[in-house]
Amino acid sequence: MSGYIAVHILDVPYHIDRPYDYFVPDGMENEAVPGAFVTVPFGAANRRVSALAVERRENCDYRRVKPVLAVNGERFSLDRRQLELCFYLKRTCLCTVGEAARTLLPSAAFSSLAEFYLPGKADPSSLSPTERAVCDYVRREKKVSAARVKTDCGEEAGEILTRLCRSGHLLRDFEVKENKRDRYTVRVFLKTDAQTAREAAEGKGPLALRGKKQRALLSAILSSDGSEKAALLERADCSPAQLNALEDAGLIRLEKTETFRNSYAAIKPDANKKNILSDAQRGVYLRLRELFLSGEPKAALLFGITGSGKTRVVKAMIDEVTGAGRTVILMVPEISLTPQTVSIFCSFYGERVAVLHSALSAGERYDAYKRIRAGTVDVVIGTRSAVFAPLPRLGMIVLDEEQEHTYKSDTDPKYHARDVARFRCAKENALMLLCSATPSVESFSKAKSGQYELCELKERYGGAKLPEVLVCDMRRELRAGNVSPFSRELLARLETVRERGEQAIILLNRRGYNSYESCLECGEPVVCPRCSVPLTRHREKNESDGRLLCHYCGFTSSVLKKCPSCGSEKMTFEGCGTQQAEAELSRLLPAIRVLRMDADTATTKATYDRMLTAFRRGEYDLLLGTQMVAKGHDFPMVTLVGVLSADASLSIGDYRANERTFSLITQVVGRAGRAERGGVAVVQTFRPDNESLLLACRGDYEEFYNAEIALRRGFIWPPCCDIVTLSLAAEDEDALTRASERLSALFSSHLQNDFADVKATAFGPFEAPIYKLADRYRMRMVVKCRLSSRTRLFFGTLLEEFCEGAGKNGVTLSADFNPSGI
DNA sequence: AGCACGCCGACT
DNA sequence: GTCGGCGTGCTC
Repeated sequence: MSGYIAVHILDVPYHIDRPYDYFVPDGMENEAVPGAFVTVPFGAANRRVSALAVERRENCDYRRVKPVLAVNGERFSLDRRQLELCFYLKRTCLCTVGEAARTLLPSAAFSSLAEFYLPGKADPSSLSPTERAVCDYVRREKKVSAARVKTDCGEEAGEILTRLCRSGHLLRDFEVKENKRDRYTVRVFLKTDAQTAREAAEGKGPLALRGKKQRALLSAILSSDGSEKAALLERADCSPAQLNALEDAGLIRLEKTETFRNSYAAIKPDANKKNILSDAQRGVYLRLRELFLSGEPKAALLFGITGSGKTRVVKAMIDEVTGAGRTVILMVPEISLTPQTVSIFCSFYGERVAVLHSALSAGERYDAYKRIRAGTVDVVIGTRSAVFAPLPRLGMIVLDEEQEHTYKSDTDPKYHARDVARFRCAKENALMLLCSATPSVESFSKAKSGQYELCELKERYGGAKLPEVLVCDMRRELRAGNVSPFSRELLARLETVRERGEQAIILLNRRGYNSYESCLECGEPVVCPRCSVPLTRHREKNESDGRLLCHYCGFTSSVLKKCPSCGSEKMTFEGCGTQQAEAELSRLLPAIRVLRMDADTATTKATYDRMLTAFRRGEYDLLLGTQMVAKGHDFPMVTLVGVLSADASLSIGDYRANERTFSLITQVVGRAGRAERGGVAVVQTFRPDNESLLLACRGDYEEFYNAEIALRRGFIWPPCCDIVTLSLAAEDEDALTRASERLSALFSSHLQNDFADVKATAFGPFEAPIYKLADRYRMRMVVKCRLSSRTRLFFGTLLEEFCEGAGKNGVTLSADFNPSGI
């Protein structure tokens, strides 16, 4: 019995994203089912497009109904729960079903696959001569791509291959073609001994090179074995062809950098490690266990100060859940910043863990996805998108450092991992566990009101002490004539730490040398020509002037000698970044060994790991860097923590500024308390009376929360309301202005007519804080309201109508519910 | 978004 | 008389 199926077309704008019914031809009933990806004819020209089948239909009134053309069966499909998740994302993020589907699946599922054939087991004696020929060909080749069979055996081989696969003479399989966007870092190593290579570079010996460029290239490799291919070629001004020539000559070998997954697979499970809980930890564990065993959807907030042993409780819970035959997703804000958490769990669970990480190649990600779905994995560790891991029998989702803004996606669909986790847990009767030493105000208020079970760990584990915190008024330093970024207090203590052979960490949340270059005559800063932001000056130790760099789009230029707006030659540099702090230190305390860690020096996970290891081994006295120095590493020798300009993050004009500052300061100050001998933190600020700063220094979260929630109530900010931003962007400034007027008009007309019941306060449209970004101008509206199905419908309708009425003027509109920065 | 249909100007 | 400009409207 034939029927119909409703599909959502992938890659369509929001207002086209609705179900379209198609006829299911005979023989396709078993494949064209909800969750399958299909190819259908669409539009007047019947162009073939991909679509996601979503629902069976018994009959169809539409007269011009078209047939499903094909089902993309071999590769991937969504199960019922994943389909539900897609519609959940469409409802709550106003994305299309297609965008949601692409988020749930590894990108490789959509990128082209290479089809290939392997010999099968069936006996070939009964085959026709043409079939026999193709079959024997594959047997000879062992593994051969579909494209090659066709060139070698003729176009008609396609049908024969299909027949041979059905009869079991051949096996068909697919391999992910590595996406061109995914780059491997290839490293170049010497293959011979240094002596032979040196001779070859000089044109002597058995492997003597004749090419001048090749010889220069080999010398470059000699002086830096194992360097990165692209950098090497640029340094030696050579082409890949010349490198290949060296490889062919057997002088060097190329090595793809060790993948992330492999580096964790190397960690073996350690059954001997005992997870012994203190009384407090055990109490919390027992309560969480009870929640899990209830068999109902539950949510809990594990609020425990730094060093209270949250990880042990989480570990005990993972054992509990996996022991009950259920599975766990453990989310971390950013894998590279939490190597310790990741390796702890990898060492406990070994092969039963899958780590999902942004540095995985398309193929690795696809493999991990298949492993997870096949049920061979109990625990998935990963960042934001791991919340979609297709684990069967999901029992718990943990969000470590739940307040981190990386859990909110800033590209469509703009979901929050916490919301998705709550949805999945509700569907699967699982436990959502949020962990933090400094919870978000939103989550803590939910815990206080009983929506989340609040579990507290108040003691530091193992008797470690909180560091003593000194707040240093930098205005007084200025008055005393100290213009360096370091207070006298901090300098003196650094000196002492070095003399005692201890270590220090300094946080400066700004990379580069100077924050900006500006003109002394007219005061204008030098801004990026593609973005409306000042350019940051970067200057490494060996450079004299350095360069200007845009931190938003990557634009770079040399330092300007002349003001672009008034022509004056009196240019000056302002604002201190990590590079300048490093330079100042080597001037003020030449004996101190400084390791600088920021986005410019820790470019890969490998360099990042190498730096932390070197610091832990005591090769440096001081770790200086951006917020990456603040995250959960244990350094027993660190007795001093310094924060230069603790107030920098207070003035970012976001209602979450206090919360972020509190969290960052608390984290970095906590780094000093791990040592047995106790520690000191020096917090430098120009605003020594700022309350959240002082509370962070005292480590008093409850007091901070009380003050902050009062502020949010007073000004009506989340959690007392929800924030929606409607962002418009366009290359053409005039088109953008017209579009923002149209949006504003649409908005108010709806609120006065069909959505008169919706209560919303709108601000704008006005220019976005970064008005121009990568050559696109941006405007936006900020709306305060209460999110509900009704308000979501209102914004959905608005988006739909705006898309429909928009011409081809290149203006885009996107809605963001509770964005991470406003 | 993409594509077709459709109704007006400058060409073989 | 026809080729082609991009305005308008639809997509099962």
